[in-house]
Parts: sequence; structure tokens; C-alpha cells
Amino acid sequence: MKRRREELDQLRAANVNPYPYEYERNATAKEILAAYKDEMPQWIVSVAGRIMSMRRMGKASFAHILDMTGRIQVYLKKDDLGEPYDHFKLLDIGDIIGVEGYVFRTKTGEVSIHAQRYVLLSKSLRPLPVVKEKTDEQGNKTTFDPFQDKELRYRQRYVDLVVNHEVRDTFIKRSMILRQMRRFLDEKNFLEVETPALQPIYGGASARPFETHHNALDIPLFLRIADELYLKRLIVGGFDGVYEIAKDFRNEGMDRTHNPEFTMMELYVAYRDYKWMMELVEQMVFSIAQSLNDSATVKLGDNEINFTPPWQRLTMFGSIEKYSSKQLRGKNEAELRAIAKELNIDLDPKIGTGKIIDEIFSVVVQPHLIQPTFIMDYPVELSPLAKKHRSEEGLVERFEGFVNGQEICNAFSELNDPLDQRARFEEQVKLRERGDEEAQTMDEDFLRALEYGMPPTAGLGIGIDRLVMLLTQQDHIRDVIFFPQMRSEK
RNA sequence: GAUCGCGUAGCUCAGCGGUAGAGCAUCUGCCUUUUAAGCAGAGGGUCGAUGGUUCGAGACCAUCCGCGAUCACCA
Repeated sequence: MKRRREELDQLRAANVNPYPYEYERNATAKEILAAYKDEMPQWIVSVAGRIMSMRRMGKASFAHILDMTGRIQVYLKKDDLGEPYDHFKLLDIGDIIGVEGYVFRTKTGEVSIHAQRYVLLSKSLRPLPVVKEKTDEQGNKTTFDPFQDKELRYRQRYVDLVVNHEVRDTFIKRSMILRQMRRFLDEKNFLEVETPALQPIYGGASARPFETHHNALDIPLFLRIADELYLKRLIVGGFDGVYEIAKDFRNEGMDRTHNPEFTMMELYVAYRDYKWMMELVEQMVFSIAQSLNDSATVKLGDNEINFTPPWQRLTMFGSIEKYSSKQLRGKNEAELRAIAKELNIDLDPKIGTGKIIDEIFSVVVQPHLIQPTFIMDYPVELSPLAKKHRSEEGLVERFEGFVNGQEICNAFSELNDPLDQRARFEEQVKLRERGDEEAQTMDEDFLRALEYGMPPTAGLGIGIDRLVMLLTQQDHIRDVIFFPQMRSEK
């Protein structure tokens, strides 16, 4: 760094502004590489990017510059550039330059830019990790000294993005997934809305919240764990279809599939039920996969996941019976515990029948759900915001979508009976009093809204990060979040 | 939160009781179509931190900090 500071001073002494204000480009690396033909007339281009490699040979040099679309080689010759060529010696890998010149093909066949002018756009003071690549005759790429220290990559994501192009590709795909999701929902005339992230009462999910304090009002506030209760208030208010793509915050452990802040898409549609919502989910995910990879399938390890609708549909009890031959329907707590024991599943003695069934499901069934599958009809105790099943006693109209053994969405026919909802909240309050920190809290204002009347409504939540993981073949949530949560440095 | 593993040059790593190393990057010289450019030379380190054991610690021990993996909690 010290050396680069000196170079900076030398450049200034030579009247080179190391930090000019703008640069006019008319092409990108990718466009040039795609469009260039040997027989075309002289093509003058102007590009800008970061120097990623340099090969200096006295009075001529080659360098690769990287812009958002990729890398392209530039060729700089003293004969063509004159005095500024000497300043080029003061440049380093990591500096950002603009280059104007004509496109040509080198002796070794690489399409490159023969510079007629170049300008320093930003001097880099901190050395970038240098990653080299070799492509052999078969076209296989070997990477030398890759920048792979996970801690550095996550703490200094900007470096990771510069140096590891596949990381950048993943995040571009993330953005495309969100774009296609919005396009799909907007075409159906659902309104994208915004609801509070700071909430006096948190609800809509079972999780522990982050707590903060508002000074002016002198009240505690919670970061939302879900948008659900606010979006339903909007359905009460007369909107037929609303969705929100937002960060939720849950004060819990971190691992492969959990980050304390994560992105959720929630959608509520009036006059629809969960069966309608299943079809919407299939179509939406299918359209996203199509637009992303031009294919309905994604390869994950040994599995080829096919998102083409319709997806397999199983009831929760049916799926347990399918994979374990155990019939759980109508069993009481003692009977369920006995079955769990037969299946070698350890259970917390405090949990009730709903959670026992869920636990058995997650061990016995979930790992088998590789191809997209909807699991329907959950026990009522697990789902305090879902509507009672129209024909099955003790169940609610709820489904979750599973792909590759992981849940990607959760949806219900929304509970709109205010008296039932109050009773469900009261159950939750009892659980909380018994020490269940994740039990939901009574929300009187939400109940008041329901008392005014909410139409029949279907609701959906999709964990965006996990969907992105699936579609980009990443197996850690940190690899689809730009700046994952880390402990503070030092 | 628990268990195990890791932390050495800008990056990737070797060294595992006896003078801190390699490749790339950097610097100097040569080089006007190179591409992991090449050739010749040079510089670069609180070995994560603090204590301890030892004649001697990068290495052994303890504690702490950070990261990772697995598990637990959790969608």
C-alpha cells in the first residue's frame, strides 16, 4: 500500500488526475467478444473496467480489464500512446481505467482492444488477490491461488465479487429471480405494498424477535418476523391482492439455511383458497426457473429437479403413512409418542401432538421430498393463523412446498373468523405462559380488523433466499446473501 | 449453546521443539502480439492475542478472539 501511495503521488506530479469524474463508454466486454468478426471494418470502442492482469513487455503491454459483463484484453503500445504509456507503468492490478481503441484479434487468437487512448479512472491503493486461470487445449479451466478464505470472502464481499466471477453470476441470478417473480405477480394485477418493519407487536410466525427501542415514543419495538398480519389488514381494507418482498428478522441460530435477516415474499389474494394458491406457486416457480435457465429443470447433486406443474400433492398424514406405514390420524399424544419411539425419534417431553406429528414428518418424510411436492392439511395446533379444514376435523387448510428435502413455501386458506382467531391466539398465549418463547402473541388490533370482516383469502410466504439457493445450486444461505451476518471484527 | 478442526507474507499454502519458507503478487533491469508471458536480481512477516512449559516455542499447554464443519435451537 505504501508503494501505491508513492505511485499516486508520482501520477499527480505528472499531472494525471487519479480520480476523475466520469467516463463515456460505448461497449462492454461481453458485447465486444460476442459481436466481433474478423472481416468487419475497423470498430472503435470505448470500455472501462478494473485491471485484473498485466503483461508488460517494455514498450508494449497487455492487460485484462474486467467490467460488469466480463473480461477483455487490451493492448497498449508506446508508439500509439506516447508519453501516457510511461504512466501506465505506475498502474497496478486493481486500478480502474477507461480504454478507447479498435478491436482486433491477437496472434494467439484472443479478441482484444488495441488502445489508442487510455485514462486512469480510479487508483487502487490496496492490492487485490491475484487469481490466475489457465485454459488448456480441451477448454478446461484451472484456477491458480483462488481467493477462497470464507471469512475474507464474506467480510470483504466486494473483493469476492471482483475476483470470483461465479459469485457475481449467482447474485445476478438472484436479481433475475426477483425480477421474474415481480413480473409474474404484477401481470396478475397484485399490488406490491410496504408494511412496517418496526412493529409494536410482532406476529405472523413462530420465532423470537429482535427488540429495539423508540426514543421519542419511549416504547419497545420489534423488528418484524413476518408481514402476515399487516398484509391481511390490507385485505380487510379492500385490496384484492397484495404482495410484499421484504426482510424479516428472527433472533435465532445461524446455519446453512438460516440467516438472522432474510428475504420473504408474502402474497394474499381475496376470494381464493389454498388449492388455488398451490397452482399459483407451481406456475410462478416454473416461470422463474424457465426465465432463469431456459429450462424447467435444475441439477442438484445427483438429482435433476423438474419444476413443471403439476407438482406431487400429499397430505401430511398420507405422506407419513407412505414413507413409514404409520397411521397417525386420530392418535392421542401417548400413542404418537409410542410411534415416535418405534421410529427412533427423540422428542422433547414438553411438546404437544401437533409438534410431535411435525417432528415425525420431518424425520420420516421430508428427506424424500426431492422433486417439488406440496404437503397439505396440517394439525390445527401448528397453524394458529390458518383456516379450519372444510371437511377434516382437527386440521387446517395449509400447505408447504418442498424441493430437495427443503421447505420453500408455506400457505393457507387464511383464517377470517374473528372468534376462532381469538380462540387460537388464546391457545398461543397459554403456550407462551408455559414457556414456549416462540408462541405467538395476542394482537388486538388485528382481531379488530378481522371483526370488521375479511373476505375468504389465500396467503403465501416464500423464502426467497432458499429459492435462490435451489435455483443457483448453492448449498449455503451465505452464498446467496451479499453481506451475511458475521461476528464483529476485532 | 455443544463438539471437533483451522488461524504462518497481499493471495494460496508448506514448516510441527533448534537461524521463518515456496509459488503467485510486489520492486529493479531487459523485452513492441503476451496470456499462469519470459529471463536475471531484490524486498517483504508482532507465525490471531495473552499467559505458561522449556536452555530454546510458529510448533507443546491454558485462556481468549475470529472462522469453518457437525449437532442443538430454528422454517
